Amino acid sequence: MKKCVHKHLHHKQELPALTDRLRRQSRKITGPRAAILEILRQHPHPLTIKEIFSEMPAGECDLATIYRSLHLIEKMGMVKRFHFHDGAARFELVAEGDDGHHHHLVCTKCSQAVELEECFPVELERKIAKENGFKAVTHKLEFFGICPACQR
Amino acid sequence: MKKCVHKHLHHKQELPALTDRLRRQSRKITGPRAAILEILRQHPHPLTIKEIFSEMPAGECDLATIYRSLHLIEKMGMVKRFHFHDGAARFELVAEGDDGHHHHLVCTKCSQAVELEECFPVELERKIAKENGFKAVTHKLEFFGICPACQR
DNA sequence: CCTGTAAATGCAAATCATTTGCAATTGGAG
DNA sequence: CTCCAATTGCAAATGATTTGCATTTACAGG
Repeated sequence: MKKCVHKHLHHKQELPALTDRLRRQSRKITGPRAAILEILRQHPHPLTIKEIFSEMPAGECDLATIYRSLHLIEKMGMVKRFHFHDGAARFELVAEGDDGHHHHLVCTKCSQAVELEECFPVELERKIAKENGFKAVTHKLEFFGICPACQR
Repeated sequence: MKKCVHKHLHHKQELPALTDRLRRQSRKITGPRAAILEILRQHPHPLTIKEIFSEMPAGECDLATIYRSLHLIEKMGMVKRFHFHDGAARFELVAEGDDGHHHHLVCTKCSQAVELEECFPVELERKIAKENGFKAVTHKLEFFGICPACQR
């Protein structure tokens, strides 16, 4: 069983630490970007673009800007993208140095997500890759069910 | 490890067996539906709507009809819907009585998919559900990598 | 075989998530 | 303080999927 280290996520990263990562790549620290990072910091859960947009103080900043910013910081490895049951991508901050690999238990009623420790057995993944001659194999794994609250 | 029974899929179901399932639900056997089922039968792999559309003899039948038909037969449990890396849903026939639960190893270059026997350990899934108070828990699991052909 | 009717279809327009072109703006190195 | 690449807003373009509606059709029952 893979040892997961995603608990890092719960030690909220400081905003300066996040902006530094941008600066190091000679990226500008703009109003929208600072706001996006702050919102992600405040919500240690996967957020949709729409959710980020509506958290935005005064609704400032275009949706397109959020899409572009998330692409950028995703490519930089600062956030990870997840896909749950509905069609919207969700993003979660990733600690520097972490690969952000982990999974969720998602409620199909309210979309609330619990972060999980468990992961697919590595040896088994290696075996699958080998048997089929595939290289650079990873996996996406999400659990779906009804959360306690939605069971009424 | 869960014992998977999806090998059934490879014993192609006969077309009459498929149309009977429709008839039993008082659904009409129309030209487009017969064509769709036949195409799915001929391709024991997850197909996108577009792929089904282009396999369609003479390009007959509207895209909307394919979407509607697949919704219908999905609700009837005749096909299962999968999501790989690109944004398009893919559908695969499911044998009657089977729940179609299985996973794939997908090439991120060419989207070729290999059906897998392996599944996430049931006991572990039960433990995850229990520890978080979730009911009716299932999972989606797909592996991604570079297939032998795409490694050059 | 004929018919009534619910089920299905085609077509076009609507939605939803996301992307992109472009001209105007701006952060921050020097 | 200046300059220029990086960013942004806005609007229009995509791509997948859905839906409204008027028209057609499969097939149960006579």
